[in-house]
Amino acid sequence: MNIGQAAAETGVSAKMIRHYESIGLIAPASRSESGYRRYGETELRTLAFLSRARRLGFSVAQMRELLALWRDEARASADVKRLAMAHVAALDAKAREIAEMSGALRHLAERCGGDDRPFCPIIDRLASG
Amino acid sequence: MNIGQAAAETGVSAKMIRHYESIGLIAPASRSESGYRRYGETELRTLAFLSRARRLGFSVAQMRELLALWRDEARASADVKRLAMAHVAALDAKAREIAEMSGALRHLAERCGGDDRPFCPIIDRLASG
DNA sequence: TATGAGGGTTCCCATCATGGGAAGGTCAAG
DNA sequence: CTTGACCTTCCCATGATGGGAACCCTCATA
Repeated sequence: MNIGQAAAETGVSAKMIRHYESIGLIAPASRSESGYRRYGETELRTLAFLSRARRLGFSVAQMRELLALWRDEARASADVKRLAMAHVAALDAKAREIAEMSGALRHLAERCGGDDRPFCPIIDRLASG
Repeated sequence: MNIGQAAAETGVSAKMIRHYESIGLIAPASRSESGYRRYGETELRTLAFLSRARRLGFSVAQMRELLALWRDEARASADVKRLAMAHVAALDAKAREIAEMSGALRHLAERCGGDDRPFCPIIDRLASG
């Protein structure tokens, strides 16, 4: 199977597959006589794994760890759980930070008339607060 | 006042001040005879404005709009409010997305023993779900 | 068989906000 | 006059992703 079909079946773009290969996240694909990358069942499974991990917000560095744990049949589930929970904590912190920004801004906007007059606490606060 | 002190007083790094100047977000600073950038009250106020907007998560493009509204004494507060609320909506969407990722991952992790055995639903789910 | 569409390949550039660092000029204090 | 802290410009890097050029390969169809 060529890279285009592998991309279609796994949800990882051809661009990203080449990228993942170039940074060593996945092993270099074997090549056809004409130089095309070839993908089989094993590679597809790896790409699908990465696609799902990415959708859960894992970074490339974390996906590298996950891949190692995935391939290690003797891994302790504790290792996986630790990695996952660390990621959960980071995601929660990010979400909280964004929610705080949103809340502060909404608070200001609620005090803004939203009419034709120029006074607005948002600008006011940014200008001198 | 030189760029270093302006940076210290406004919370915008010297690097970023130069950057904001280079992309036209702020006007080029006047220069001393030896070529040093000079900052006065007006410039400091603008930088502090930007520093606060940035802390609220506004993008450079949005800060450009905010700056225009700030400088326009005849602005309608409706314009400011619209911009702010659009940003609030974007922030909320982002926070929700991250919370969803976190929730899905936490759900998986809760079903993982976290012990020495290899089975873990996190890996399982990533591998075949 | 020629040709065109639609793959594939590598390589470079862009995003966004930010920082690191080098090479060299300037200033103030000892 | 030296030293150290500051300034200048310029280039490079991040992380994940995409755009696009220039070129090669393959297959179906006129």
